[in-house]
Amino acid sequence: MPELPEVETVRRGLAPVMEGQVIARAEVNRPNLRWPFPPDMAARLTGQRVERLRRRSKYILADLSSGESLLVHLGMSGRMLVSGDPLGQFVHDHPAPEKHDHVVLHMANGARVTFNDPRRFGAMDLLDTLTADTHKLLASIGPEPFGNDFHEAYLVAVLKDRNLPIKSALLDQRIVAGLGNIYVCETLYRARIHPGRKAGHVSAQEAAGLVPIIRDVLQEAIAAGGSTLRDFKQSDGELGYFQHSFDVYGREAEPCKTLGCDHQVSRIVQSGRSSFYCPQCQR
DNA sequence: ATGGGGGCCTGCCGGC
DNA sequence: TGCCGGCAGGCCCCCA
Repeated sequence: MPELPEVETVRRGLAPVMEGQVIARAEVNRPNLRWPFPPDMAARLTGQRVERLRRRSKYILADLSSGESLLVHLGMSGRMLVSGDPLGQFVHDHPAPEKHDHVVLHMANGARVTFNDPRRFGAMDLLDTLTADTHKLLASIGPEPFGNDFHEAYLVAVLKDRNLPIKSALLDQRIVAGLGNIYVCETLYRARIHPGRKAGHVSAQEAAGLVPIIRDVLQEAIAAGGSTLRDFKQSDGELGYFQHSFDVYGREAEPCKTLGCDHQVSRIVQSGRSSFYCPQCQR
């Protein structure tokens, strides 16, 4: 569920609590998430100052004073909870520990950052900051949608002659970073492209048009996350999900939102995942 | 090289 | 009320 906008929202929420702060203690409550934690993870986190929080695709990277970076992926159900902030930046106090609180970072400023992930599709690892891009999980990820390497000519070229559905192509992190099922559905709706169409049958004009649409869809979702961050100070401190209204995702059998269209949103399953689209507007 | 599918994992929800 | 099947899906990995 956490796609690029949700991960970016988490990063922005954590930054004021963590950046420039020392991890006084790392509480690691289990040996693994999706994969085993790196050796001595707690010890390698303890005493390190978080120099910077970054995002690459759906990963958060915390660059540490040691020269290592903590890599975090929220998986499907990963959440970050901020509590116990002594500076009064966030009003919520320590909540009771919850089931699936797998890792808790106790910051020297008194804040706690809790990683909670019921389904444990998430991941954490430590890597050398300078060679982060070569880490196995990052090495083959494609261009950032807001970066200079993601542009019309690139997307036209990379979709050309491909035989897989455009839905699958946009979900492929090697083609573009950060999109998941929700935002691919929303993107294709705006582009008026049927999710089942072969990528190679998307015209150059349509492929070029996908670039600004992808950016708009993600940017609007990040903006919605930003409004959540304002509420966050008065709420429960949970980062990772926020209310956002979608045009097609999750709206099977509801009316298409396109002005003048009287069709209903359809749902099909593509490689095990739901695609929502308007059969009238998207061809 | 490419495309497709399995499997991981738990919470939730509808049906009986 | 309780059980149970189905569903949610990011992403590695394996297979053809």
